[in-house]
Amino acid sequence: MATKAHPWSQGEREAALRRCPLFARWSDARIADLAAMARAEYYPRGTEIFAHDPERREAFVIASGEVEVSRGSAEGKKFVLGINGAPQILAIVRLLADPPIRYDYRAYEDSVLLHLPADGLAAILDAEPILWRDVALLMCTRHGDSLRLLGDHNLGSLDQRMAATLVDLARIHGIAGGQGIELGLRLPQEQLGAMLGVTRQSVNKLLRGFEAAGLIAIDYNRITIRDPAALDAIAEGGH
Amino acid sequence: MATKAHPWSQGEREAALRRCPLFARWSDARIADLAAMARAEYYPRGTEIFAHDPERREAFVIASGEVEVSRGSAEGKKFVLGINGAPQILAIVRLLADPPIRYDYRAYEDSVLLHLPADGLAAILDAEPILWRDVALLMCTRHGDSLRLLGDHNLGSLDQRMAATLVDLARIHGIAGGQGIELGLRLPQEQLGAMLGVTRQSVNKLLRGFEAAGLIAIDYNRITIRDPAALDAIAEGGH
DNA sequence: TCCAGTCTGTCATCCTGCCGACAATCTGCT
DNA sequence: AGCAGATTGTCGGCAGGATGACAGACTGGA
Repeated sequence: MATKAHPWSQGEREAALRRCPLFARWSDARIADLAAMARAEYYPRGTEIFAHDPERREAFVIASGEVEVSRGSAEGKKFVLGINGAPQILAIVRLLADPPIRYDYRAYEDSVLLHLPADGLAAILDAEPILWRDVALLMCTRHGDSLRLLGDHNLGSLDQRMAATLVDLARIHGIAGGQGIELGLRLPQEQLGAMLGVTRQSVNKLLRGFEAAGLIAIDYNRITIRDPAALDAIAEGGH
Repeated sequence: MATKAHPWSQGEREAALRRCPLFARWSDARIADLAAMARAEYYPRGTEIFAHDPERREAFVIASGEVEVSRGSAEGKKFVLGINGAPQILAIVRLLADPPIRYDYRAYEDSVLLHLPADGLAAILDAEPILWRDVALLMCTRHGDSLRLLGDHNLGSLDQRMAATLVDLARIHGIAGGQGIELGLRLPQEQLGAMLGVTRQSVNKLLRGFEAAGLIAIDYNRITIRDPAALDAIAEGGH
């Protein structure tokens, strides 16, 4: 029982929801309705948020922290779809997709989430249907991302995929610093491997190569992007 | 200039649109509006419908035929996302996703398509916003499909992916027959390879194995599924 | 019926990334 | 400071799939 309710007032919940782009055009009244039914919960690093469980009819907004979306296999392998931070909303597709999806959600860092019950969310959307438009747009963008990823994995070499993944991570989690773009995440090579679909050994060798070429700097767990343009070039073009 | 306008009346265009599930709950008036702005076009087998071209602001409904969605790489490799038949609507994500997607559409068999201009479609949806809800649902289902595929490609062995792909194809293109489920498609091993991300040689060996095990029957281009349950078992569980 | 184009079957070789293993290093906590 | 746990560095052997090549079989249209 590691997870526990987080004591947030209605106002704090409203503020957290306000930050989420999906609700950017919602009226204050709608936000208040949603905040009233939202449940804030704290998850320490490593805790499972929810696994493939069609009964759990909830989406959630990340108020703070980082959430890993992944899928496991019977053989014990794991594929990591991505690591998402505030103020993303996740698990919508779980609610709406016809054959329910089989991904698991886990707190990658200590996180506070706002759980949104599916029926309540749907009621608000149905009451002001133009808001469905933004849901459709969000899903299209997410879908586009996964299609790009799918293509990259089938067409590109490991070099290219790794470069692309680093660029992606920099875009989402990057913090500009004097030495380059610092990834604001601990990122074990095993984790990177799970995102690329390869073992940590392969990641290690490749990462060393990138470091030797001056593209990145490695400090134990942490990576700093030194030459984003060169990484982009690798991700796109040749080897 | 292989493609040419297809001479269809307003009524014929309406009938074709009616078959598409996305429009199932549209009023006759809305369908008529959409049909009025739709352009029917004929594409012989092999013709490109459109490549990655952000200027082309159109979605399309497949009235008849088969359309291949694929992405090419600089090195000349090709990844085939899927082969879709009537009455699917395609290329919506092209219109709505923020960084436009890079997939190409090609007529896999002789096809008649109804092209729908993006702005006209958006105007109808905005006029009756609850219709956006169905767009959101469709995108979620498609997104769920691509997430499943992405996981399968990263976690499963080639055996499993091939079995899963055959089952998928059977679900979409299958015709029940005395001998099993016949795939109503010519399906060169090269094509199957492009869907799995492997070479035709690898497909050949594996396909022979499946045939020897009595799971499928091969007749040149055509495949018949003899034992769907066993294929499912391979796709899910172990080898 | 014939032919050009497409598709299949099969090989030997190469190469990339996997697997198992083990030592060294780093971190957070006590 | 010291320890347990997590992470990295690195190796040799192995396997699955890529590559290039070539002959044979099938198909649809002239």
